[in-house]
Amino acid sequence: MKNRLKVLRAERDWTQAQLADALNVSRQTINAIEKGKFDPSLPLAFKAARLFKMPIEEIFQEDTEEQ
Amino acid sequence: MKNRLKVLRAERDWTQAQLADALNVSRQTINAIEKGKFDPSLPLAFKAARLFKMPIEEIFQEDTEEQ
DNA sequence: ACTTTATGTAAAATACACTTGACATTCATT
DNA sequence: AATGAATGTCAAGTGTATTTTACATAAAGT
Repeated sequence: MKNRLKVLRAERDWTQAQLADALNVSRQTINAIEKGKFDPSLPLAFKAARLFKMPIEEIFQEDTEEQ
Repeated sequence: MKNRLKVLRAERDWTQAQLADALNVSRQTINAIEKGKFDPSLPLAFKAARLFKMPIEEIFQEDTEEQ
């Protein structure tokens, strides 16, 4: 799973901590998701979509090799 | 989190077992998700979106009381 | 050089997504 | 009424998302 969180943050000049706050998760969670350590839960993906006012698919994308 | 899996299945005349097969999860997982026992993972939501050829948001919806 | 702020990372604990196996219930068909 | 297929559910186990705490590194400003 790829994601555009880092870019979306940069466009808004937000830190990982600020995004974490806005999504009610820890900074480490944002960092881990950005670094591809794990995928967010579906509820968290929905929160991000609401925050950025865009579809989940514009924030998170399956990488092609995933079945 | 609400979802339209049961309806989407019905439109296609699929059983829970058939949907589970198509998504590579157990029948119990489909049943639990349909009954609202838990939310699917984001990768599973993506698989469902691919299968039904529609955005994640047309299959799964946040219920309004969630923060 | 020093300080501050942002980011990367690790370990241990908790919560939850998902599996397998099993059984009970419902419903349609015979 | 009996059978079979679909659905509901439970318990125990595994894997992973997320938290907290803590420390290390990087970058930027003073």
